[in-house]
Amino acid sequence: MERNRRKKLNDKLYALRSVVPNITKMDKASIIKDAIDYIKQLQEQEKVMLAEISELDSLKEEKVSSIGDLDFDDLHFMQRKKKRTAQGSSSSAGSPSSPPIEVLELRVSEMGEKTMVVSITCNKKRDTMIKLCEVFESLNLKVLTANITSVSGSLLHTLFIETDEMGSAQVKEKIEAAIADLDSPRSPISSLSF
Amino acid sequence: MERNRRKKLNDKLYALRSVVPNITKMDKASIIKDAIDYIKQLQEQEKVMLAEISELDSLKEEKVSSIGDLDFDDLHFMQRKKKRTAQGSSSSAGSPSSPPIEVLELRVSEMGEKTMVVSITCNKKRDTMIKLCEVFESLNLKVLTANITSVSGSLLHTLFIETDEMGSAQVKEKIEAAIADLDSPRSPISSLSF
DNA sequence: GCCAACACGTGACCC
DNA sequence: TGGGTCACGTGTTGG
Repeated sequence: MERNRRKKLNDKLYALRSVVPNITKMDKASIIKDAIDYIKQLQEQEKVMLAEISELDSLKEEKVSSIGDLDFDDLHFMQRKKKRTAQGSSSSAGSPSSPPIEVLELRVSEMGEKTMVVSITCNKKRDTMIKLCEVFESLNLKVLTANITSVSGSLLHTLFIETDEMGSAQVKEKIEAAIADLDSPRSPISSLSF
Repeated sequence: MERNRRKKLNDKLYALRSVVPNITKMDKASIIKDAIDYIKQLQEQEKVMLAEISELDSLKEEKVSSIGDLDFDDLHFMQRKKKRTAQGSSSSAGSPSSPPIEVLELRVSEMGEKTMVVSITCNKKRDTMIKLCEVFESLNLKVLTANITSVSGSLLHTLFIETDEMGSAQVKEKIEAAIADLDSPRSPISSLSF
């Protein structure tokens, strides 16, 4: 009986050896050692591949969203790929790697004939400042003066702009649209229009 | 002596058990069995992941070759495809179609323990504001408050930043470098980024 | 008392 | 001859 048990155990061991490549020695102990090393190797490889996959996957996401509607994200891809120029702020709008901006409050009020005051409060995440600047620049409103204050996670923007023949409501709409566009860049065109 | 051999073998076996999750029984034979199953599982997973990676990779390749490798036709194709390309002042930093920013004056002075005042004056061209914002954000200095005033072609930036363990000279250098980097995009890809 | 799993000592075999 | 490995039979423990 003991003979049978040993046989089974040996069979298992041979089976183990059969699934492990790079067998150095038929040595019983070496078989197990090789198996251990192999497992560790596989586990590390798994980690690496997993990381790579998720990376490529996120890249793919960008693509997919752009492919149907065309390639805006290719820009990011290119920029990111070239990179090696320091981690620079991932540049412009819509980049999925930078968090969406969260607008807490948006007020637009007329001040005089052609000037109005825009007041935006939002949570300060990475690149928020850039995005807001892009928004203003993309709308190419004439910015007379702007004030940015970041306090404890919030970013307060106050700017005096000059517009011709536009109501405050209209401006507000535009700004809202531009910001929304930034977060979900469904339309590559407007996103490209900076 | 034989005792020692057996001990070593057992140690190997326990080591094997330690690298294998999902151990059902401490049973010697079961350890090997579980190890075998685990290895097979890992191997299959490896195949799957490898396939997935190569798939994603090929997708990436497409993009890279079509863009990173200077494929003008593709660029044109893209532009034409999306037609109505919008007059857009092109995207963010380093874009050749937006004029370089011209810094007229740059002053950095320490205000207190960790805060300093950065004062930048430059000609206001298109996208200047964005670029400046990117510069600050890329240096990720903590911006306490910032004031932007544009008057007759000039753009006055004054910001209070918080730094730790950096002299004003150092900060100034950094800012200058970042701006220079912005103007002379060393990477050819950025030239292609519309 | 049976079965299973284990550790142990021993003889056989091979560089 | 000795260091290394192996298979075998046996004693012991625990379910």
